[in-house]
Amino acid sequence: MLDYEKAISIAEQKCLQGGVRFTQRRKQVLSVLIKADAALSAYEIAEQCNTNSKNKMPAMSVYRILDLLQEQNLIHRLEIANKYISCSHMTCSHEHDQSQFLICGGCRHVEEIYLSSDAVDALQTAASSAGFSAISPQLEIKGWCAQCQQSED
Amino acid sequence: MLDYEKAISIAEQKCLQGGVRFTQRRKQVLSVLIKADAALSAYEIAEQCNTNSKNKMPAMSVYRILDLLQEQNLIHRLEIANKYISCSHMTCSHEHDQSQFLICGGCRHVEEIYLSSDAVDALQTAASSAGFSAISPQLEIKGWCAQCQQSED
DNA sequence: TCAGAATTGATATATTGTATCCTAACTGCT
DNA sequence: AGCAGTTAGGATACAATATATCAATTCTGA
Repeated sequence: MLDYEKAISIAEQKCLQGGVRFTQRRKQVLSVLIKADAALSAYEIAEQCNTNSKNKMPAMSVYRILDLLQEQNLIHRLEIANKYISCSHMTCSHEHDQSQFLICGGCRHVEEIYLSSDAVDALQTAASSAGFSAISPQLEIKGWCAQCQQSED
Repeated sequence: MLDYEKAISIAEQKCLQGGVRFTQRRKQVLSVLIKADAALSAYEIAEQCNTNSKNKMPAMSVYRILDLLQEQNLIHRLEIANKYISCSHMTCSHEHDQSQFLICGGCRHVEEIYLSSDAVDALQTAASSAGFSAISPQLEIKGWCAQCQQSED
């Protein structure tokens, strides 16, 4: 899991750089995602916010805030899982335009991985020969984690 | 696009082999998908069915039928796009356990492609080093088709 | 301090998907 | 043919996910 304090401080900086405010509401949503250390749906996030605080967090606000956090590259949206996850590279210094996710079909656990450039190249080649001039750097791959694989046997 | 008659006849055989019936309802749903030659949502399929026929097709039935057609390997479910598409290899004789899809983020056009075994191997390797013992053979990749890429400029 | 922009609240509604229970249709058997 | 059991479909309700819209509030810079 990310160092919480560090992550929040970096998020604040990134928002500043991006010209948006790092409000309490936004901090609250991001906090939930960082502490969860897992992929959560928008409504799960809202629920979390509402158990930890008296201030009601409507789902509508969660969606708006998630959009914004995504624009600031602080979180990722997983389209296969319909969930959101804090960027595990948020506190790293290096750039990370490419994000690949393994999503377990059993427990829905999400792992953010690195792909070799060879693999990415192979995908790009296959895509361009099908007339796609660009593929999204974010790749979502469904599979089975070791644990779920075991219990399936 | 698939040869419609051939596809329907093969679908009938596959259902027979699978021990399920190829009813009018199921034929109707599959027909829409084959003729559309594109990825459609369950509700879009229901709508199509209802414009072409007097018999009302409820969304609930569409979902049930889509599940069944998928089990018989006649269609694919695209989780990123929340849509369904007829299997473009339905009328081929060869096996096709591996299906990869390029999904255009602009026009939502879907292209079913082949990945080199090298690329698949690279993905498997990356997955297993992250503790995933198996990844789904179906890979969904978001990108931009040549046309949408152009109009974005 | 004031105007304009950014943010949030509030409410309604669209879209997608599942649960459940009941009826209809088909199949295999006698 | 008639019956029992299974499969398929109808009907309804509802859960989960997501967007649209407009008003109120808060912040920022001149």
